[in-house]
Amino acid sequence: MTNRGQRPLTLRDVSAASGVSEMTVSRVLRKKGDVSQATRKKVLEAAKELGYVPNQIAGSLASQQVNLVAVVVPSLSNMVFPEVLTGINQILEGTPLQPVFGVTDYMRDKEERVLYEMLSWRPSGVIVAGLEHSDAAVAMLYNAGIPVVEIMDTDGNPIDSVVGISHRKAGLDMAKAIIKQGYSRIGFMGTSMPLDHRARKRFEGLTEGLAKAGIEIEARDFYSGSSALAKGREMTAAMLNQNPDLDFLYYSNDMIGAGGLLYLLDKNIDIPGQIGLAGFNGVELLQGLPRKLTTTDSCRLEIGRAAAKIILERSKSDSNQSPQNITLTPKITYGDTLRRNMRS
Amino acid sequence: MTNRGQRPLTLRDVSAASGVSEMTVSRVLRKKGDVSQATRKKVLEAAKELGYVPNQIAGSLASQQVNLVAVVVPSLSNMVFPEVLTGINQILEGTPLQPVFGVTDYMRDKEERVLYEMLSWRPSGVIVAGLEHSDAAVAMLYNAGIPVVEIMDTDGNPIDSVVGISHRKAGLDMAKAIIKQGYSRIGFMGTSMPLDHRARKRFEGLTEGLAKAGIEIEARDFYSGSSALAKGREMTAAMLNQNPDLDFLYYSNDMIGAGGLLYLLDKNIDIPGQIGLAGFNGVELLQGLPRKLTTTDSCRLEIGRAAAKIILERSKSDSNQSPQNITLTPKITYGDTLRRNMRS
DNA sequence: CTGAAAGCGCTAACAG
DNA sequence: CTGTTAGCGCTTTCAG
Repeated sequence: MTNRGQRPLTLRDVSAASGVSEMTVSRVLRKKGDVSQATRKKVLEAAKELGYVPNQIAGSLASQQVNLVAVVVPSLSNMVFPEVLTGINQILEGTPLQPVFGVTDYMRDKEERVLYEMLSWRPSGVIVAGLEHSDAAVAMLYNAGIPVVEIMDTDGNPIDSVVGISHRKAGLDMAKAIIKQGYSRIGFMGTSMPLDHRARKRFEGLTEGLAKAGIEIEARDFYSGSSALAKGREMTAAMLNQNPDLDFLYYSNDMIGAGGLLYLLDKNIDIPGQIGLAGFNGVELLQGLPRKLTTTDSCRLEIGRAAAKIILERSKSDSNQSPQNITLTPKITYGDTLRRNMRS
Repeated sequence: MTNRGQRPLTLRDVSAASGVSEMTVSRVLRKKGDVSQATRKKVLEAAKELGYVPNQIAGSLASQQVNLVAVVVPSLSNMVFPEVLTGINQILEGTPLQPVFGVTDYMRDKEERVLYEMLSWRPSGVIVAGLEHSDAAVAMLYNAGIPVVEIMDTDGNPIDSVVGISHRKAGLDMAKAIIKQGYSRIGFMGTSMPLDHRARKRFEGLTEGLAKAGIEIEARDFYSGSSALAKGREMTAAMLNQNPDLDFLYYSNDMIGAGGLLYLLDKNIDIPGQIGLAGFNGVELLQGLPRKLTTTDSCRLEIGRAAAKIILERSKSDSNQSPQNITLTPKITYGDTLRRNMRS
């Protein structure tokens, strides 16, 4: 701990301080190859004494191996992606691989830029949210020659591997549940379409499922901006104002669903008798609302874990695993906001 | 877009394809130095045609410049750090600098490991949450010879620059507000102490502030795990059960505060008449609760932005800015859960 | 078990 | 405006 931050230390410094060749120092520090107990000790002591931190830039260039995994997600400000990242971290913890995050703000061109940036570090793998990318981005990912896992969504054509759920089916399943309970005048509230493909697919699934029973969605509203409780309140108030006869509200995320729930409780509206509600994601944070919101678990943690496992497996030199296609099955978590008496 | 992902392309390939020297290709791609319009065009076309992505590993090694900023935070699973990261992103967006995140799970030794990993990439700067680090971590940061910004908290000795708020003062201020409104039987609920220094400092500030008025905290309870509404409910129920005479509850974050609020509303307890409540953070997400929770804004976005600005400024070659010490002043956001009639 | 030589892909520094 | 030369700090490979 002697070096006061001028020129960063190099292997050569450790070599000089320990009287051992650079090569052997390198072997000790990477725990690679056999080194006698005695020299190992000398090296370790010298390195610690000096406060040497290896230069991975140089190491990676020499070894043509970069222990980084690029993780590209649209946002960090809602509850969903942080949990995915947590899953990825859990798996990569203790392995040589290290995740590096990039954020796209749900913008295609920004995604392209971020991917370009990330790929220029020659990571060992890429985990990217969604199946919709610019042509250039798809080409880059193909050409990178590294494992690519697209996550969250399985409704589409993956570049390589994919881990997620079918949002279309999630919408469809919710439609079935709604119909089964005898609701028929449905309103939908969600994020602005062009931004969020997965919300769009759920909406399409819902529409399709209801159509099978001859039901059409009566009202819909979309917002942009952050998903706060207040947003759910406002939107619900507005929608019910215009469509007083609605008997079910499907929200594209739990946060606005919770806002709606609180609003309806304020208004003393009978839930789930007069109006039923459902959200999406299964956000643990919201356990503890006055009523438990019916929702669909989006398997975020598990998706992160599975994606990281694929990259990890494929990054092993001896592995020639083929692309994986993992479709998780989200289950509806029945809360107190959907009638249950008529369930089989 | 012809290369089907075997050997990654190099400058040499672009050079060959365009008939321009590697050096000039490099200049074009980096927009550095003057290149004629004609050759620039040739190079750009060749690069695009091939789908070349530069190798930053090699570039950084050669130029001894790494455009990465290491950002080390304890957690991504609550609302606070994602917002800090958003602020950092906002500032770094469009600059050559790119943030790279690491997560420590509030563990000192993990923080040390993560910092070591990060520093081994020779980033242009480090942003790290908190002022409490292992000795080894502090030494590493000193020796790295790069700008270091410790964020969130200003109660302590910074290594280099610091941006944050005084959590001790936040606790003190809340104590004053509480006293002013005539509350006197105070309960505190928060995260387990050893893990979260900032929550601890708020607690200490509160204790100190109350002590000045001769008031002692009557009840306290700490939890570990994620901050969900349900946790706030449970803890509040338990605390009130044991201490029915409490008239004010201070929570170490808004989430459990909101849980407590919902619980008390369920119980038809008069807020803020019989019991007052306050949380901490100023989480926007929770706008829309039946009552607006009194809280202290922790200036997360602004902290992220300011920290990134410091790194950015210092990374400029011509800048020899000295360490900054930025203490933001958090204001109490008075909601509906603290009596206000007696405010001056 | 240890060392010497060569070079990873790029860019600084210099020449033209 | 363009090209040449010499490394960046490490690891691979091959000899001892």
